[in-house]
Amino acid sequence: MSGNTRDTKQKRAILSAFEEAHRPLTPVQVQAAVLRELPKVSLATVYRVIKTFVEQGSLVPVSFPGAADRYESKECAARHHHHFLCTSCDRAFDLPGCGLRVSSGLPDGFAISRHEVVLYGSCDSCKGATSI
Amino acid sequence: MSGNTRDTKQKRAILSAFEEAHRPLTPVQVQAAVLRELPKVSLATVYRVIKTFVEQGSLVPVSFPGAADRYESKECAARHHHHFLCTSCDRAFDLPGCGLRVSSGLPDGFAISRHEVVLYGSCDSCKGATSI
DNA sequence: TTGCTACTGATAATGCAATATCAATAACGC
DNA sequence: GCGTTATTGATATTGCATTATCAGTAGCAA
Repeated sequence: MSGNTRDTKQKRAILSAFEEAHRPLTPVQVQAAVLRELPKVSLATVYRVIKTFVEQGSLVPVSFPGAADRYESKECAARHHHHFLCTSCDRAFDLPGCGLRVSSGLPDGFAISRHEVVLYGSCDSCKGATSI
Repeated sequence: MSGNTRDTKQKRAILSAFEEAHRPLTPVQVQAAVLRELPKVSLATVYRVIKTFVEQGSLVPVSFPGAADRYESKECAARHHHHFLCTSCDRAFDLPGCGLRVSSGLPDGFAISRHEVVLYGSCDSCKGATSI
């Protein structure tokens, strides 16, 4: 069979970008992070490598309303948590724990299988900055 | 000035589709709902009318992770609430109240301005149906 | 009823994220 | 080191939601 994969510096750099970030990244943000050490990484490569890692389970997709898909490492995704999205710098952050009390008022016949919580606001670095 | 607008059956039908639905609708869902009484409504018209109503404030946009934008009437949007998205029929429902206890564990320097909660599962009509 | 023009329907065009193509490059077993 | 071939970079292409175009239609004021 030809199920071979090779170890490249692009794959290593992309994966370590996620491991260092500890937060969900868009493909464009990954490219920006990797550009420091690999000034020529193509966005196509970033997409390809991310797709491969998602299929392998090393990365997990994370979607936000009205935003491009992001991805985070399986270590981050392993425990149930939610996200904070900074409306100023457009970075997403992991928040520990859940904080959702599910949920009075669910109509009869409705069954919940999962849930997403997104908090919006300004992050540490952006506090005080004008968000418009 | 030429700020005139005209009262058309398309606008009336589209607006009443939202008022009857009491839940967020995609443009395609609106078209499907209106097709009963106006078999020729164009999707372009649906988009145009929705855009106009959003600018007027009669409709409010609602985004879900990884899904096309939806809209709901300002009456629905007036009070803080969240949504349930049926993974079987892809319909969104309004849920009364909030149920979010904000939020132990927010890192220092982070300030919350708003939040979104989305519950996923199967709705009344779809319960028992295979969701795959 | 008539005339003006906002509105509509059909469809082409746009914007964007994501994927496919392909020649050139670089991993890695030998 | 060599050869095979997975991988890459650059770019074209797709897919989808949304918007623009434009000739024909229909509100609505006179």
